[in-house]
Amino acid sequence: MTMRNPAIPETGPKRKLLDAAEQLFADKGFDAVSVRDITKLAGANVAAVNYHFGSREGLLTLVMTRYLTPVNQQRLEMLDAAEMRANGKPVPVEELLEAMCRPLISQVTQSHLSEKVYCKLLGRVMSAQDRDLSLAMEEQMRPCAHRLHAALEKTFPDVPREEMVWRLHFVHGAMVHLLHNQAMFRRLGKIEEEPLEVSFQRFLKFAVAGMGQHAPRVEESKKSSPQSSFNF
Amino acid sequence: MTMRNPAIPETGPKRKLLDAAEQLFADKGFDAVSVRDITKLAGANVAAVNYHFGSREGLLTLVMTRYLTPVNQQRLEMLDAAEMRANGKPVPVEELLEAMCRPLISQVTQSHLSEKVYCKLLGRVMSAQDRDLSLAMEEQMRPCAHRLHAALEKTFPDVPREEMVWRLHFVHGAMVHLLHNQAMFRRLGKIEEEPLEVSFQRFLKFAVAGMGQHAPRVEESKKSSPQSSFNF
DNA sequence: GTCTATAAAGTGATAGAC
DNA sequence: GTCTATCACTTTATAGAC
Repeated sequence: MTMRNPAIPETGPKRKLLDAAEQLFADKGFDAVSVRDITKLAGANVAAVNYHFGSREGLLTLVMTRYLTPVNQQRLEMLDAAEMRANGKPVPVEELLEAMCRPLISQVTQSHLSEKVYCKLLGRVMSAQDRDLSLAMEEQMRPCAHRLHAALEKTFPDVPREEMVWRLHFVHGAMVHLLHNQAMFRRLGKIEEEPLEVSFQRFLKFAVAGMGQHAPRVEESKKSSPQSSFNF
Repeated sequence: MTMRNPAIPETGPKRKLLDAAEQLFADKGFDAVSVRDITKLAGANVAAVNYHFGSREGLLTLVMTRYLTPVNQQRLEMLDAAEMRANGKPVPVEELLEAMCRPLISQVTQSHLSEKVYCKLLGRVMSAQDRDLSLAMEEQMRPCAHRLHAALEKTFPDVPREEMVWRLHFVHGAMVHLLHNQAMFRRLGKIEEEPLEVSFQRFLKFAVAGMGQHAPRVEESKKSSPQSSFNF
């Protein structure tokens, strides 16, 4: 499924450095971690990062693209599959949103990072903005974005394009937030931990509702808990 | 409305330093800006920050609380007003969401920052997480969060509490995203600039739909553009 | 490949002149 | 209040020993 990256060995000191870097970047942010922090945690000497990755920037690039590249790849695959299934008809929003967001979490099992570290790291990658690297990131995301925008136009032919793009933007923000602000959120809301997949399902429902701003479909409204009981 | 902060003069070198700091923090992030960057942009000497703010950390604290304190204050005021209007009955979601999110943008006119800088700065403040400062921030937000959660329980008595807290979390993420990821978003979606208030209204509709996951209310569904035309 | 040693520049903070 | 000069420390990167 996800291609092995030949630049990343399964074991050895280079891998230890990468793991240490990912953990620290996830925890403190890309700007707040020095090469020495990384080599110290990895139990290597200060020169190791430059030897294995060329420079701090090289390591940073690798960390940022390591997960993001497969994410965008899987997004395109899922879009392909969804459009195939739709067979010329509009693709349901659920499937579009799933294609956009599922890839962000689906790698967590294959990665060696703990779920928490993985989520925080990917959240940081997704919201990193004003470094040069994020321009490259943006280029990588562009095909996905265009595909999604086009598909949305078919699914919501009566809603102006820019409105749907805005809604997708909000969905993206909610997803990023799901990825990396869980700790504070859980403290403020006194919320128990739950499997990521459960939270993700909550997110998808939220996103579908926000995108469509429509009544729940029939099967949904028959379900046990009526989602809303207020009226104006 | 917003109280003048006596620690922040309307003019003078201290003010110039603060303005420079805010601009740089907004642009590059809190960790990527040095004291020397700030003093250079402000046209002051390197010692100025320590003289006026005690330390880099002191300046950072001031920048982070300068806008956030009034935000939380206004949130509580708006919640008070909404509950007063509701007069014991559940407060409509729209009003709860407005009370939560409007304060984040309402200061932009009073501030001397450009709208763009203001939004980026506040977005950074809201998503700063793993510094000690954010723990203080969290304490400041706690009363607002609890009031909101309680109000939501009344408005959505049939939805489990944790579900509503999650949805609120997603709304928060979308709002933060609206604040500080506009540039990339606009490039990816080829979206024209529009007044912040217009985007905010889009956001509110999105958030209401996501929170309630219900059919639009009668006045809404009569409007010109049927929000959705897909069916399964 | 891995290390030590060190270069060259940048960091926050402060003492003391004006 | 504002400045220069400087301290003590950390930063990334590299040369060269092993």
